[in-house]
Amino acid sequence: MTAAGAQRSLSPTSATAARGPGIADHTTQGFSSGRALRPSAKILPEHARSHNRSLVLQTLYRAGQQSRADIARSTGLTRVTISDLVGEFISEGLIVETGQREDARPGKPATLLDINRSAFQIVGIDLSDYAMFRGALLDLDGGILEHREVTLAGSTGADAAAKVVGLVGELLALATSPILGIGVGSPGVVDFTGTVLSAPNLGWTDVPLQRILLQEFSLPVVVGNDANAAVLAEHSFGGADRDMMLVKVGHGVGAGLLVGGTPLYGSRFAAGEIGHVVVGTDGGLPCVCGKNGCLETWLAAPRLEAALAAARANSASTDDVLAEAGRHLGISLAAIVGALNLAEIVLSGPTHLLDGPLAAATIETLRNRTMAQFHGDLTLRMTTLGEDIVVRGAAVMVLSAQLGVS
Amino acid sequence: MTAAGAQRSLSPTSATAARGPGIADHTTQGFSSGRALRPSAKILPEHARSHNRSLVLQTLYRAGQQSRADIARSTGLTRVTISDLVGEFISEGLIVETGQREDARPGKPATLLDINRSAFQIVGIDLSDYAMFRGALLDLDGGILEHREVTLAGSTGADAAAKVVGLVGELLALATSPILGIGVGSPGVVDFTGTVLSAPNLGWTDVPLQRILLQEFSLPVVVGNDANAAVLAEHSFGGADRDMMLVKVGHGVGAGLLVGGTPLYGSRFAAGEIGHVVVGTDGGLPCVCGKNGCLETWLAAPRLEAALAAARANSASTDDVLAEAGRHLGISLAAIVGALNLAEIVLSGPTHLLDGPLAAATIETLRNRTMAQFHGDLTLRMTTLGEDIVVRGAAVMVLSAQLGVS
DNA sequence: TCATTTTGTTAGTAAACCGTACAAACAAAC
DNA sequence: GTTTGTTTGTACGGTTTACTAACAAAATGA
Repeated sequence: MTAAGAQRSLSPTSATAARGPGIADHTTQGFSSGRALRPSAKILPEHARSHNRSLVLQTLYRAGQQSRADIARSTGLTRVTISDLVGEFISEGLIVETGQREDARPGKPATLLDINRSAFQIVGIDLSDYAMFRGALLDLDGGILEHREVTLAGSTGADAAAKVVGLVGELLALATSPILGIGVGSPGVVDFTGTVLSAPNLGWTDVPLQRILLQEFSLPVVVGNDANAAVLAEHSFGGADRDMMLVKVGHGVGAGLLVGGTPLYGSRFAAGEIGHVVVGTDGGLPCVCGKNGCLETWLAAPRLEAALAAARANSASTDDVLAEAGRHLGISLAAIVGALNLAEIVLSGPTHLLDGPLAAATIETLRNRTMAQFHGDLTLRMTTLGEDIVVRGAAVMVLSAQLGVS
Repeated sequence: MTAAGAQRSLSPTSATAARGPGIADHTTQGFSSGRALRPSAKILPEHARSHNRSLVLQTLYRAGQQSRADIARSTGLTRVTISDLVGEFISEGLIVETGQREDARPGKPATLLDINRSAFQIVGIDLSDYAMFRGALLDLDGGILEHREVTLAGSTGADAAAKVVGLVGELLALATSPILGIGVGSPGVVDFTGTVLSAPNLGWTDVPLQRILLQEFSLPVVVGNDANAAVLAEHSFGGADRDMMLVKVGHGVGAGLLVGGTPLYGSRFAAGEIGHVVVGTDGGLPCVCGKNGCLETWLAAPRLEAALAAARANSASTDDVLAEAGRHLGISLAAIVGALNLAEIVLSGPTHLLDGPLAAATIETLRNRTMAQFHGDLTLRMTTLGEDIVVRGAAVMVLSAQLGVS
């Protein structure tokens, strides 16, 4: 495992690794981790340092090429402090000087800095497709360098977990830089420790996937819900707002909620599980869960395809089928949009199903059922990230956990 | 204004007032303020200090009588640091030594500390009733010392704002300790600056109530939404969880959402405005907003009373009317409960309407329409705080903003 | 009486950031 | 060509913060 070796070799030369949550330290929880700090925890000066480290990285990550003085201005920290922090990062290899600024200005020319975007690579895994596991090797920008996948072929339980380990290993072998971490977006309910509490399609109950991967590869691992990963990807790469909802349609229906830039987990880590909430008061088809008229019976891809096939067989309008599905999605979302005062909804899933009459009916239903003035510019659109959304979201989870960047 | 004078006289003798966000400083935003810290902000060591100050207060506020060593153990800070922080608070008058611990243990007997719960008083105002403004003078425990109210008599606009100022002035005159701050729970949409963007019943649009009161009284002021205030009160005094929803039924219907112990504001500060979301797909009565079948048409107190009167006139079952209203509340909440994975819902409003067939129908509908296993112990109950809920919540807003305590 | 435990304080240390000052490098004005 | 002013990045010293180590005070229990 050359990647892991290269990773570990960084630690001794790292200025911060010895004194706290440095980038190579995956046992402690960084201050700026995507997961919320417990309010009952003390804060020491070194936590402030860790936060400000992330702040510098975040600034460079977002705005790109900047000088130390630029960073000082935009963060509010002094040039002295920024120089100190940047010096640390340079010695760690995470920031590089990229030459001098060209434009003609008075004063000493600025030395431009940038995150060394090839310093590390990330492995992102998507377990949400019911027929295969997708994986990718990504750079720090979230760009995909390599794709790999493995067919599930009906595997469940330990077999499925073994296939995850195999896929991760395959991708690690392709790495040409040290690995920042491994991110996994899993269907079902996933807790803070990266244990999959429940994933019916995979036959998983209380599978400690994060711990399994950590023991196998000795690299930082983050395991989260697939829809939460997707919403993070949309936020980081899709230009989405800090408050939004992503509805993910596939074999089932799930959602990820972003509130103030951080995912919402819920009291039992089951936030976003809207697939089995009953829609409306006009009955509906029976669902695998035992109820009638769940959102999944209207919207899940297999159910929609079947309804479309039936319509075609009867020479009925397929657009009407899609619009009816969209209308029921709108009915379900209306209460959520109202309660959370959402301004942006993103759909992820098969474009030929979602992007058209379905989306149009959804937004119309939402406008008719909520107070327009509170949601004046309520938008609903397809994701621009296509099938890579979860894999890239898994990479965002790693970036957030290891560098505090998103 | 003796209260304001007493308040200001504290500042010069305060050890911290001169060096940062002390308790008497209402111009700066405390680190532990109830409102979320922008992630793009730097953190300095003094912010850590401010956070740890709040941590000490929070510990004492919750657990009561404790020694310095007790606080050190429960916060993780050292006894030295706790002694230092406590020393500051004692010199500010906010913490007092209350004698020695009595129980027989080896070692030097502990000196017990407690928050000086009579050191400050709080003014809480509730603008949510459409016929009157309620106000109260409270101690630091949220206990009510004095009640005052003023009838609205149809006042709107500037008249209504003047009545708020008058009510606050009346309560300040009753104060026997320095005033920690003034909290106001207003109906409608309220932004971060305490400006009421929209409150139709009061005829308010963009009324900077927080600024008006600050200029009038020169005391810390927090203005927030009434349902958000209520949910904070339920969290602090009603024993509610850190993740919950409070549905407030009165002249209209609103909700406050608590996520991880902090209120949810939404993209346009209109989170919780569920009164005008259309329920179900079985039509419904026309609403003042122009739509049909809004939640308010089923649940608002005047509408419910009218429906009950009609049922009594027809010798029909009033329980059926209440159950039908509860069923529609359940339909609305189902999607929200599923999306947010809520475990606790609290109702606030007229007990004779809500507590009975209505609540029973709501919880039954919720159980039938959501995935039970995600919400195994989903509870729905009435608030225990009665009509004082908003006034006490307004006090919590002040405690949170000024002391970081909740 | 003496060892042990617990509390709270004193003294010294390390980390983190700030303000001031300064040299280097450049543009623009004279 | 020189001077002036601007901007950048660094060096130094100082303040704030919380920590460790050590200790006196005050109790219990053998």
